[in-house]
Amino acid sequence: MAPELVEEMSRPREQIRVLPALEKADKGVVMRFAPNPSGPLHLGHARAAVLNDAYVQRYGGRYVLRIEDTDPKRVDPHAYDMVREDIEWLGLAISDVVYQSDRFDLYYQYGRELIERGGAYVCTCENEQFRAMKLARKECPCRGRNIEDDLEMFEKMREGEYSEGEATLRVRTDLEHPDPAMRDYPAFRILKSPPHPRMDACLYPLMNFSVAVDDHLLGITHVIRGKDHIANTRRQRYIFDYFGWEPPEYRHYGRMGIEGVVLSTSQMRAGIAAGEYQGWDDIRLGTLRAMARRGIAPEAVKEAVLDIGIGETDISFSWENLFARNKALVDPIANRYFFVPDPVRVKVEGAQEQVAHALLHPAHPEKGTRDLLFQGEILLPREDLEKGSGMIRCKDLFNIEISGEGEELSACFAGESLADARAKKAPIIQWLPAKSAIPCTLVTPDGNRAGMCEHGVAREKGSVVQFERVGFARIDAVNPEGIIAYFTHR
RNA sequence: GGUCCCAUCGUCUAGCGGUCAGGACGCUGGCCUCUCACGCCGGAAACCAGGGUUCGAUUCCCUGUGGGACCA
Repeated sequence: MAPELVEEMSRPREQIRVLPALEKADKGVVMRFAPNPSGPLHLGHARAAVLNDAYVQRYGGRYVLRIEDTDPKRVDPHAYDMVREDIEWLGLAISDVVYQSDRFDLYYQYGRELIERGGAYVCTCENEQFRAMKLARKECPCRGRNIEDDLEMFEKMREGEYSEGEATLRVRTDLEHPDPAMRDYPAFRILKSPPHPRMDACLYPLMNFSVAVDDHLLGITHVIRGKDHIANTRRQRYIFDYFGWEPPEYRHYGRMGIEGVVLSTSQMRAGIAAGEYQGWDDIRLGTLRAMARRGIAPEAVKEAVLDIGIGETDISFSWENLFARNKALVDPIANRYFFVPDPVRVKVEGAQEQVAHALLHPAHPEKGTRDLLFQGEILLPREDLEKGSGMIRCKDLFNIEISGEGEELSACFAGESLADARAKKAPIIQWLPAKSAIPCTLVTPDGNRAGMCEHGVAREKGSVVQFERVGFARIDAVNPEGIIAYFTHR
């Protein structure tokens, strides 16, 4: 048989997509993940983080985490820790960590050099005034100043002699550029407040400047980022050109949304402040910590992101895709338990006291059983009882015959035979011993479901279990009042 | 308003001039099963529109439409 045919046949059904090759990557790569510490990481960050990580793994090299905290307005002091935790959760193979707030002296130094090379000038025009000239493709008066004066003014900017907005260092680009957004964009600005949590400064580099300088200094060879940065890539090119540096290879993937979720950090923050969300890990949010709390495995996020890839198409990502990946990971290992939502207490007449031995996992008998003691009274889901009278198979126990309705409902023993239940097409449903069941709240994005569960669930704190016929859930807390479980997915 | 990207089943994705347009999720029919889970076997489901180029366009070009991004 032809070898490629053998390979074809032995290839697993569900393979992870192979990402397109990168240019000039044969000798290894240096890539980066560069988040703002403005909040915890969300799925949008995960895409950038995982994609870059995957390429570093593939080609070998270094993976730099660069904390981009050059804008004090967009720094949340708590975010440094959150970002670190989230990266740890994702399991990225970070090799270097750099804080931009440690590198301001470098930025000043290169800012001066850019002026010396004729690539930048200090502009003291009013914002409105400059904008008007820019749109008219006209030079502003500051553009013609000589280099010595610009250097001197830049120094004064650093020393705090200008007030906020009074002076800006602009990159000299091309006033004829068809895109006005490219014309003489700012590289440094004065900011007197808010204070930066990690340092003391009043002259701040803007993102395009610090990013270009750092990409070069850190030896970044390839950048995979969203296409919302295409304009920035073009702006940064001017800086590379002025310094005679070779820019990295860029790839810009499309915009990503997730159905029903806000991915904007500022909007999430506002929602939390307004009490709309419980916190950054509110399960209705698209943050990684929210996913972790619901019981989504980091590998599922990784796989989902790799499946999306680096396509330039704008997409609206569906939770279903992520859930499916997670289910494949979690189903083989999650222990099974009974959770009875909206329980109804039923006395079963005519049955012997006995113990039901239910497998913790149907595919792994060696994991053992949960032993449920039947003593006459059980709890059953209201929803299943409302379907009317008839035979019900209590899973792993025996059959019962339901008669009557509502408060008059009664049940009597109807044999042990599973075959009998099958023949009568009796539904097989979960149940609980009334005595040993404990309260359990299932938290879902649509609200809480009150119910009861097996006492054994108490030993599963922190792990994901499957509530049979209900779905997967992560056991979040085990309190004296009961168990809090977060619904993962069906 | 200016500039720039993008367009394949409901969703994600493969495709790089000639394919029965492939796969995954979801949906659905059946089998298996002491869960409505898992597994197995089937099914429905897509090339945004109109012009070119070409013997031949999902694929190349133009226009429109529809999404999106950046600057303001």
